[in-house]
Amino acid sequence: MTENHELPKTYAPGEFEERIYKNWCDKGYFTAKIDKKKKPYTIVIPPPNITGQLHMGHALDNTLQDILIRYKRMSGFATLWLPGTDHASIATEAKIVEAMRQEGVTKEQIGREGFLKRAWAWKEQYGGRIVSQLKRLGSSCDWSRERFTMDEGCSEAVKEVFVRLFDKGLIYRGNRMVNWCPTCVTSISDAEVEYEDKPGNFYHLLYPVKETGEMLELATTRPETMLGDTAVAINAEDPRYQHLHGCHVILPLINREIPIVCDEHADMTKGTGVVKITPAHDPNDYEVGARHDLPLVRVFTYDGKMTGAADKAAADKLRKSGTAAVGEPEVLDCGKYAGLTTTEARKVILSDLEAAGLLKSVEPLAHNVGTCYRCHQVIEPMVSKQWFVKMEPLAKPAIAAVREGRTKFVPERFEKNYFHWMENIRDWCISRQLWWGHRIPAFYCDACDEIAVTKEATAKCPKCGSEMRQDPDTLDTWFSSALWPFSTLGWPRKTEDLDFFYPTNTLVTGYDIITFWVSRMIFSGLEYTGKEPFDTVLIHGLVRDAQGRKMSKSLGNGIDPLQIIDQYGADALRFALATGNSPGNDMRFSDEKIEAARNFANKLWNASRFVRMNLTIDKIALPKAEKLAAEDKWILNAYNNTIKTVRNALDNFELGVALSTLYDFLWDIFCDWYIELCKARLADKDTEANLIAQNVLAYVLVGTLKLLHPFMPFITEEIYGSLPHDCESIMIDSYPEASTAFDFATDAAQMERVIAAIRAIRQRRNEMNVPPSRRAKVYIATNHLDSFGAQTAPFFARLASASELEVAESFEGVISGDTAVQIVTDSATIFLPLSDIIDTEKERARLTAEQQKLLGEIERVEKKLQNESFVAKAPAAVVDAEREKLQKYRANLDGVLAALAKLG
RNA sequence: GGAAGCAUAGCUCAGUUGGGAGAGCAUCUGCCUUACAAGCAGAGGGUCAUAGGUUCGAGCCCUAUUGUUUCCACCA
Repeated sequence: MTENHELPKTYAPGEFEERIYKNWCDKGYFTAKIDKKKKPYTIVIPPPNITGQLHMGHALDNTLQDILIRYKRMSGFATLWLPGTDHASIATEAKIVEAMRQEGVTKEQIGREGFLKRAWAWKEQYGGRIVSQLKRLGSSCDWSRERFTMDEGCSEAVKEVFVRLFDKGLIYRGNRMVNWCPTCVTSISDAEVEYEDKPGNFYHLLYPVKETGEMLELATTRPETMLGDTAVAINAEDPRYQHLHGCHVILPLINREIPIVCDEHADMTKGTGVVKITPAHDPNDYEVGARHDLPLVRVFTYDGKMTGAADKAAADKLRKSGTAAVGEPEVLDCGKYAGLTTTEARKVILSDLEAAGLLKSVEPLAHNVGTCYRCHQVIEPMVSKQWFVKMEPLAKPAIAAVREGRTKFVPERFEKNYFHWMENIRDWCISRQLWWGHRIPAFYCDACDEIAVTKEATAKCPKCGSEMRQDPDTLDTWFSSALWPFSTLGWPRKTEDLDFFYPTNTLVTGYDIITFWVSRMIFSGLEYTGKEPFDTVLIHGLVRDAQGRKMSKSLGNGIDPLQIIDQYGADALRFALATGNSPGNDMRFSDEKIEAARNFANKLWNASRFVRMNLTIDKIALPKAEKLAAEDKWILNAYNNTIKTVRNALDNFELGVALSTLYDFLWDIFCDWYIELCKARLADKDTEANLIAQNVLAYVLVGTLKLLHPFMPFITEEIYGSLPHDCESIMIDSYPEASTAFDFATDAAQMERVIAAIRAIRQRRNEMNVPPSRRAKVYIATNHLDSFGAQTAPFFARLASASELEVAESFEGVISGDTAVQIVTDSATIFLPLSDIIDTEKERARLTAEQQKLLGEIERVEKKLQNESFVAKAPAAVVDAEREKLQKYRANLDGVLAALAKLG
């Protein structure tokens, strides 16, 4: 045991949090140790982006993880909480490009190498920021094992996976319709598209039919794509257009002749039933194009402008280049429109159409458009050559893993999300036209068109031996995140860590990235390691502001967790985040909540100071049961129940329930009752009773600190160090376990009677506005004489303003109704001789009200008991309980009636 | 279009095997009772969204409805 230190008078978390965290690190408590005698318990952190600053979402996520890992660590598991950061390719690249733009530099100017140099410098500068912020929260991560998605090991895993999937035929390259962000100048996956309602227009255009000369009316929201139209579609069943089957229209402005095709995509009920087909710029049209073998005509550049002569020339060259040309769209030289942005082009094209009398009408139409999840600009569907992962074979076992319960979601309802996504999965576009990320390990031979996929840094063509050119693109960020639970433990190498700590146990994350991340880890773990990467996915909600709005930069309503820590302490922040909310539900963060949390910490602080200042012992030794007072047995019994409830809640991931149980126990039971009940013994120095009280107080307090430690690590450590303790740190002490030795139900019941009597007296005195300073004699008539022995007199003196206590089975003939107030509890009748300050009318009214209440209760219970089916079908214990209630109510009623009679 | 969550005290929310509803804050009353006014002792305040159903018994299970939020898909 180390020397106990004093506690300062006020709770000031800023004084000790940093010192304590440093000590934990120095002692190596966070460092995971492989110990075959223990069961492993592993959590991998959802790696925050290196660009990120700690926000409330991180604070919540990491608080929950820290609670779990500390609980398991104290419960004897070999725990590993593995931290790290994510390179976040698109987000980071966007930030760097933006910073460069302010300097007036472009990516092209500094080149790939120059750019990557900057990016790594950025990583060095900001990657550590979020880590130091996580430390302030108290996160007990094993920093010696910290990883980064682009470090050597993770990169090795990425290459390994790419090669394996390619060899298995599960990765392929091809021209497909993808979501293209012209601002980020890259493809993005379906999951990265966010749909937003935006106002727009429905433009009704007229296309002349070549064969009949009539004008065919059709409607579009995107007139600028018309230059890329390669057909118009009608429904074969549509009676309006039977005569047009096999005809053609002349595409206005550029006078291209395109066919009228019949396709189910044309919906007779929408608009005029005619739809223009732009296979290169619309996912549905792409499908139609494939069905009718229509040419693909691209009219947009990859940075969102209309194509021109140079674009056409480049494409023509590519289209003649053998295998690489498969599926490659034609490119149109848009002539006078070339070089305009798509928005500008829309205006010009519309006015040209209008001038030609081909714009029939415009109607406003709100529609949902896809936007980029990073830059929130409108995404452009484009046909482009990309790498894809074939998902169906990977999804199947991942669905089964959850279906068969090998991986569980908490709460379970999120499994539906998961299944829905997995069962409707589409191939995953994994290539990104970015520089910051894992470069695709594919190589092309310019001489003979051969493709090679290898983990090596360079490649020679296996066919012709020429030097090959590596694919310039990088992989989707989530491709490396998907491997996180095992790449961080050393996979594909067979390491001791991987062997011992994998599969991991609990994955804690928000519901917003179940599809992005969780589902991909599950199929990846199964495919590459043959195991589910974790057994439980604990899902939490979003932290919203006090008005329930999402915290966002644009709204400026974000609350900075670091500022909260500075002001209230990390423990208060953790408490506020962990309490009063159930898994998967969003929560609001407000001043009231954080203040309540801080007040609780303060309460604990002061209670501990009180215990500390009354302690003369330097080692806690719990006295034998026969030495314990009734109140000691009562608190130990309650403490024991608390342990059971808390452990059970933690085991079921009900962290909020566990914490509020501790809150109630500490504040309402330990502070408001037990400490008060101990004060008499504590005042009586140098007695055996005093020593017993000290020991029980300290025992229960230290045990409660341990129970609370996973939630509030700093304050519990600080107080622990000031009290007699067994370990050099509370975080390596063991988590309390319930014991049958503390089952003192009978004694606890006795104490409850005393407490009920004290409460009743206080209530009456309060109602009558009698100040505590005015003391009064207390007479208790009861047949539970054991409960109200002489040792309880100080309780009534201190807590019920009693000047004196007299207990007997009856005071019949001793006290009369006109000299005393009569209070009836379940186990006693209490008289307070306060007739001189009592308003008789008020008292009569109160007793009458109570009489009514009891009559109502009696009627209810009698009715229930007269119900034959209740008596017959309800469990005997329930029926008995009702009978007992009835008896109790009747006895209470007798007492009330007697009191009324005495009032006269 | 498909799916899910939420609806409980004035406010924010708990309430997990169905057995007469709780907390924090706010309100009101009285207290500097020697750890704590970031506190103590009390009080008031709820047809548990609506309508049915199952059950001896429903905040909890089932059905429908209303309001609200979110996710997925689609929207020429």
